[in-house]
Amino acid sequence: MKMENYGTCVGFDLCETPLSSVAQKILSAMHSGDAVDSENLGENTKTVEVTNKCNVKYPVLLEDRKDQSLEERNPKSLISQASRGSIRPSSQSSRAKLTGQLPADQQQKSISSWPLSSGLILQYNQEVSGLQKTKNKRKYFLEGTINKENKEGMKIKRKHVTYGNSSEKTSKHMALEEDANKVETHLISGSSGHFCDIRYLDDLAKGQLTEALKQAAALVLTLMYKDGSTQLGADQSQALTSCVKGVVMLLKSHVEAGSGLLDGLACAGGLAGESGQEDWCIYIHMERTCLWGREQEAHRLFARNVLFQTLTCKCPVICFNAKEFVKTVLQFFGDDSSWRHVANFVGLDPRIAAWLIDPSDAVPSFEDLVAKHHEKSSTVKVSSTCGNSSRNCVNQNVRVNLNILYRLTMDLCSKLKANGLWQLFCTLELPLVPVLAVMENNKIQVNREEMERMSVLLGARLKELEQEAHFVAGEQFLIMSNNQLRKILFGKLKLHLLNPRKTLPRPGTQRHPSTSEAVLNSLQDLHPLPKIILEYRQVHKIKSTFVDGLLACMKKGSISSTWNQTGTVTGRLSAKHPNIQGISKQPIQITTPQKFQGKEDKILMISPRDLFVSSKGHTFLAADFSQIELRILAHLSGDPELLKLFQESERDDVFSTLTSQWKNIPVEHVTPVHREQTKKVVYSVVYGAGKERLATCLGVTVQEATQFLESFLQKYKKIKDFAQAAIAQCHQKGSAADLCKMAMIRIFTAIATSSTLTARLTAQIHDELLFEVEDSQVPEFAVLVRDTMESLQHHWSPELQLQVPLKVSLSTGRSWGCLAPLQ
DNA sequence: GTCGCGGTGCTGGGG
DNA sequence: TCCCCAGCACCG
Repeated sequence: MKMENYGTCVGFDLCETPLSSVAQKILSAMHSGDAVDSENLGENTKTVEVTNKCNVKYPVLLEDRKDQSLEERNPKSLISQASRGSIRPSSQSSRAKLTGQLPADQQQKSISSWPLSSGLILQYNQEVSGLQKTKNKRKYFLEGTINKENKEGMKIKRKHVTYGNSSEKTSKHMALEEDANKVETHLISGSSGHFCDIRYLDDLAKGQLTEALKQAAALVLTLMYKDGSTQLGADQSQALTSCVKGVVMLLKSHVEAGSGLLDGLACAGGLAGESGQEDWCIYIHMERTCLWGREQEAHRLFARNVLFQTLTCKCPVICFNAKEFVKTVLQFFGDDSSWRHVANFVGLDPRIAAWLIDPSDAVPSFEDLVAKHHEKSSTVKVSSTCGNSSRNCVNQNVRVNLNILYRLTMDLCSKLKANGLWQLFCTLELPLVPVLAVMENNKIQVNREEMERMSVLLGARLKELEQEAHFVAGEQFLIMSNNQLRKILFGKLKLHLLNPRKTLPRPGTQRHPSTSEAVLNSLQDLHPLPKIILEYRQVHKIKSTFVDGLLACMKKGSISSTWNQTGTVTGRLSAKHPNIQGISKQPIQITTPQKFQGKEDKILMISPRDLFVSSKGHTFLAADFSQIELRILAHLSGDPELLKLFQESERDDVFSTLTSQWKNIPVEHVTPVHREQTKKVVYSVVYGAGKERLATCLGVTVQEATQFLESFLQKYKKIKDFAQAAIAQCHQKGSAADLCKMAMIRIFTAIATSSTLTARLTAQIHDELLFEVEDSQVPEFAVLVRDTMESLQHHWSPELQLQVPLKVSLSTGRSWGCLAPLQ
C-alpha cells in the first residue's frame, strides 16, 4: 500500500506533512500552467485542427478523446476531484472505503480509470492497439536522422568502448569523437535561433543565459549520448553514464495567459519550431577529455555554473529518468563532497509519475509514455517535417522531443493530482531520486581474494557432488536440468511410488512431480540422490550468484547496485547487478572438498555477506525496522494478544515469544524450526499468501498448512477479522517499504546538511538501511539514524499515538556479514 | 548440423 | 493471485 492510500485508510492526511519548498514551487508552477490551459480552451481546439492539417497520424484519438480531455483540462474539475479525495464513483472504490483496505494497485487502477467511462476505456484500448501498428514508423521519426544513419555502427562501437581493452578503446574513441563532433558542429550551426552550445558563447551571451535560467518558467532536459542519441530515443540500452556526452536543455520562458506561448504548450510537434521561438535550447558539453586547456577549463567552470543553477533553480526541472541526470552531474562535478549539491534536487520525472499512476507498467521508454499518457498524441510524428537526408533535424528533433516531454509531464502531473497521488510524488518519490543517484555512486568494497578462493573451492565441491550424483543414479545426466532429474527420480527410480505421502506437487502440466526442495526433502530417506541434489543446488546457488555473480559485477575492487525506483507494483525499491537485497543472510555449511581437506576443516561455513567489507577507518552500520510488518498488523488489526506482545517489554525475540504464545509452550522450548514456522505463517497472513503457497514454503501438505493458519487465526481473532476485511490482499509490505524510503530521504538530507557527518548510504534491503560510517562518528550517527527512523511512526497515527511503537535495531561491523547489535 | 538470441518456466535466495 | 532478482535449461 502506498503511503498516500494509507492516509485515507487510517484517516491520516499526508497533507499535514510539511511540503518541501520545492514541492510547493512545483505545485504553484503547475497551477499557473493549468490556468493558462483552461483559459484558452477554444484556442486549443483550433490548434488541434491545424495540427490535423499537417498530417496527423491519429485523428481518431484526438476526436474521440476531446470531451474527456476537456474535462480533464478544466482546472475547476481538477480541483474538485482533488478535494473530493477518497469519494470515488466506481463500485470497487466505494467498497474500498468501507473496508478501508484494498491493495494499492487495485485502488490505483480503479482511480486511474475513473475519468473514463467503460465505453471510453474500450475505445481507448482499441485506439492504443491501432497505435501499435504504426509503431515502427514512429520509431523512425522519433529517433532522428543522425540516429538512424549511425545507429548500427554506433551500437557496435559503443560496445567496444565499454568492454574493449585499452588499446582498442583508444582507436574506437577517436571514431566516436568524429561522429559526435558531427553532431556537435551541427548543434552549433543549427538553423533555429537560440540553439547553442554553451562552449561557444561570449561573455555577454553567457550573462544572458544566466539571466534566462533565472527567469525560466521551466527547464526541460535530456542527456545526450556519444552517438548523438538522447534519453528520449527509442534505444534504451544506452543508459550508461559513461557514454554521456552532454546535456541538452530547453529553457521554457514565462507561461503567461494569452501569450503566443500557449501554442507551444498546446500545439503539436510540427509547429513547435515556430511556437518555441522565445525558448533557449542549450547544449552543455560534459565529456571529460585528457587535454584541459585554459579554454576548456573556462568552459568546465561555466558548465558547472549552469548545472548548479539547474539543480537549485526555483522553477520545475523536467527530466526523463532524472536519476541518470543526477549521476552524470555528480560525475562531472567530480569532487567527493559534490553530492551535497544534488541532495535537494527535485526533478519532475514522467517515468515515476507514470509508474505511480500504473505501477504494473514495466520500465517504459519515452515513446511508450507518449503513446500511453500524452493527451495530444499527434505530437509523436515530430520529425515528419525533416527530410531523410538532413542533419538539420537533429537539434530540431531534440528540441521538439523536449517540448513533447514538457507537455507529457504536464499531462502526467494533472493525472497525478486527479488521482490523489501528487503529494506522494512530490514528497516521497521525487526527493528519493538524488538519494538513489548518490547511492549508486557509493561503492561497497568486496574481498576479492577471498571470493576467488571461495570460487575455486566451491567449484571443486560441485565437481565431487556431480560425480556422486552420477554414481548413485547409475548414469550421466545434466544435474541442473530439472527435466533430466525428473526422468531419473520418477521415471527410472520411481521414487514417488515409494513415497508414503501420495500427493507431490506437480508444476504446470507435468506428468511427474516437481523437483523442488520440498519434494526432494520428502524423498531423502528413499534414495541418496535427492540429498546430493539438494547440496549441489545450495552450493551452486552460492557459487553462481553470490561469488561468481558478484565477481562479474565488480569494478575496481568494489560493487554498486543499480536501484530501480519504478520496477515493482508494491512501491518497493528493487536492486540489480548485483541484487544486494537478495544476498543470503544465513551462512551455509558445506563439506570441504577432498583436495582441500588438509588445509581446511571438514565442515566449512560460508556466509556470503561476509564478503562485503567496509573501507579503512570505516564501519558498516545497519538500521532495521524490527518486525515492522507484524507491528503494523498489530496496530491495524487491534488484536489484543498481538498488541500485548509489543507493548510488554521485549526481552526475547518477538517470533519466539509469538511462537510460545501461539503454541502455549515456554519460550525456552521454542526451537528454531518452530520459530521459522511462525515467521512463515505470519508472513503468509501479512502478504496474503494462500494455503498452497504456505505449504510450499513450509514444506508441508496443504492440509497441514491450513491447520497452521487456522490455529493461528483462532488464537489471534482480530487478525482474522482484519485479514478478511482486507481480503487477504493488503500489501502491507509496500507501506513498510515506503516508510523506509522516507527514512532514506530524511537521513540523507540530514547528512547532506550536516557540517560534520560523512556517513554514506550504501544499500537498502527493504526494511533495513546500510551505511558506511567513519569509526569516530558511529555513536553520533547511530543516534541520528535511530531518532529519524523512530520519528517516522508519527506517519502512522493521526494522534501521534501508534498503538505499537516502532523499534529500530542497530548493528555495526567491519564486514556486512558479522554485524553485531549496537547497545 | 551448429550457433546465437530472446522468451519462458523452474528453482531458490531476499523481504 | 505475495513480490522481487538471478541463474539455468529448454525451446523456437
